[in-house]
Amino acid sequence: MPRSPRILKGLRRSSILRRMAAKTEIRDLSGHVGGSATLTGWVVKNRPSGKISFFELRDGTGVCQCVVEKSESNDSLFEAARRLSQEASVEVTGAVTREERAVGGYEVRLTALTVVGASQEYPITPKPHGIDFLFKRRHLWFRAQRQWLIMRVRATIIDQIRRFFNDRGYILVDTPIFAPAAGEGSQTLFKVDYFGEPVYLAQTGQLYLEAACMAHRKVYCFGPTFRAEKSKTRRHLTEFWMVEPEIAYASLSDVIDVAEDFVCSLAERVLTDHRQELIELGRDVAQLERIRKPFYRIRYDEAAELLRGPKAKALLEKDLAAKTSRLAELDQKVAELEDRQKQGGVKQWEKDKAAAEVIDLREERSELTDQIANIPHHMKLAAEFEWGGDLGGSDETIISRLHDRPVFVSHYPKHVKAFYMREARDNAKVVENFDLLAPEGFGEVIGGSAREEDYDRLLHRIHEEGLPQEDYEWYLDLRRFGTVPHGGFGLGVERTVAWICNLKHIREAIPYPRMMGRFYP
RNA sequence: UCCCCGAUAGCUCAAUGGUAGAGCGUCCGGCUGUUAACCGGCAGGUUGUAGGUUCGAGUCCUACUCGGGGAGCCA
Repeated sequence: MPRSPRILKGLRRSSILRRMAAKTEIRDLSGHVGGSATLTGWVVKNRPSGKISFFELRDGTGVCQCVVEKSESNDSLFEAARRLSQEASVEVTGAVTREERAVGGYEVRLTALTVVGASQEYPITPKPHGIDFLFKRRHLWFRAQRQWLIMRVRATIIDQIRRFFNDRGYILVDTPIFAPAAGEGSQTLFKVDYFGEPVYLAQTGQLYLEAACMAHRKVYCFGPTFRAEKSKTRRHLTEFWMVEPEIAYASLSDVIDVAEDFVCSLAERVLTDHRQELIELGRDVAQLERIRKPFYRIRYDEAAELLRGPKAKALLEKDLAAKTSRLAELDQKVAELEDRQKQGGVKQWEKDKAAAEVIDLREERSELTDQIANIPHHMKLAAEFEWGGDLGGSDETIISRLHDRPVFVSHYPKHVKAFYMREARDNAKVVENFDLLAPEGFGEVIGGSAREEDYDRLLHRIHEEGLPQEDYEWYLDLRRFGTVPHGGFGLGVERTVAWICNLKHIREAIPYPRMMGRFYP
C-alpha cells in the first residue's frame, strides 16, 4: 500500500489520506512514528488523572496506549477521554510516538476522539473471575488478551491441518452430519427428529470416508462431531472438531507415518508463526520443539508392562513426594502472608496484594489435594492393569509422562475396539489400531487404525457386535467391489490446541464450548 | 450412572453455632507519566431452593437445583 504522498499525485490527496488514515492498524504503528494516525478500536482500561489521562486501546491487531494532556484549548477532548469506560468503542486521531513506557512500545497523543458506542458496567473487569461466570459471558470474554491469543493459535492450527493434507494430494470430502445409524455403534449419539424419523448427529465421518478413498485414494474430512458422552472432565466436549484422513493401499505403519509427519508439521507451523503468543500463554516452547520424528512406537503389550513395572511406580511415588512437599510449601506461604496482613504499619494495597495471593495459593492447594488423593488410586490401577482392558485416563498420563516425545500405542485387544478395525493376521486377539498420546500428560489426541478389508472377517465382527447387517450393506459393498488394505485416523482439534497452548481445560480451545449442561451463549 | 468439592454484595472471597464483612467494579470528589494506577467518600444482602435440629443457623443434618473436578467412555 502506498504511504508516500508522492505516489498520490493526480489523486485528491486529502480524501485519500483520510481514508488511509482510518485504516491504520495498531500492528502497523511503527510505520507511522513521527506522523499522525487514526485508530479504531475498544478501550481496554482507562487511567485518568487530574491533568493527564491514559487509556489503552485494542483494535484486534494489537494494543496501544493513548494519552491526552489537559491544556487550555482541549477541555472537551480531555473530559471525553477522562470519562471513557471499559470496552467503549472509539475512533481516535493523534501523533504517533515511540514510547518505551507504553504497552506495545508506541503511544498516540490524541488530537481527536469520537465515541462510536458507549459501554456501561462491562462485566469482565481486570480482576479475577470464576470459570462459570466467564463462560456465561463467552461472547464478551473473547476480547480478553488470553482468549484472543488462543483463538489466533487455533486458527493457525486449522489452517495448517488443511494445508498439510491439501499439499499432499488429499481430497477434501465432506461427510454428513445427519447419520442414519451408529458409526461406531454406541449409546453416545445425539438423537434428532428428522421429519419424524430418528437420525443421529455424526460421531465420525470415517465410514463415509472409506467409501470416498476408494475413488480418490487419499481423502480427508474436517468438521464438527458430536458425542453424547456424559463426561464432565477437562478433556471432553459434546461438540468438537476432528480431522480424519483416510488412505487407500496403506498399512498400519503407513498410516502411523502420516500421523507422525502431520503432528510435526502442526508443531513446526505454530512455533514459526506464534512463538511470542505461546510464550505469553505460558507455554514452555522448548517442550514443543521436542515434537520431532521419530515419535516412540510401543505396543499395547509393552504399555501394559510399563504400567505394571517399576518405572510407573517410581514416577508416581516421585510425583506424590513432589506434590506433598509443594503442599507444605503452600501452607507455609499462606501462613506467612496472613501474618503479614495482621501486622501493623502495612499499607492497604499491600494487604490486598497479599490477600489476592492467598486466594491463588488456596486454589492451587485445593487442586493439589485432589491430585494427591488420586495418586494411590492411579498407582493401584496401573499396578493391577490387566491385559484386555482399555487404557484409562490416568494410564495414558503415566505412559506419556514416561516419554519425552509423543508416543504411539498400537495393537489393542480386539474386543475393546470398534468392529471395523483390522484384525492382526499373526494374532487374532489384537487389532491394527493406534492412539497417539501427547506428552506432559495431555493424553490422547489421535485415534486411528487399519480397517478390516476382508469381507468375511468384517461381517463376522458386525455380527459379533450385534450390529444390524442391513445398516452396513453399503459399507460391506466396499469389500465386495475391489477391496484394498486401507486406514486412517482422527485428530481432535481442541485437544491439540489445548496441548500446543498448554491449556488446563479443553473448553478454552473452542470458541463456543458445548458440554454437559452448557450450551449458552 | 457413580464418587469428591462448592454455592455469601455486580465480581473475587472472608466470617469458633451468637450484631453478615473486605477488596475490586459502579457512582461522586482528588491526583501531570499511569501500567491489576493511587487517595477519599456514597450506594450495594431474603447467605442457591425447601425442610429439619437449636434459645439462636451463612455455619450442623436431609433432600433438591446449579456449577467444578474425577471414574466409566472417548478425539
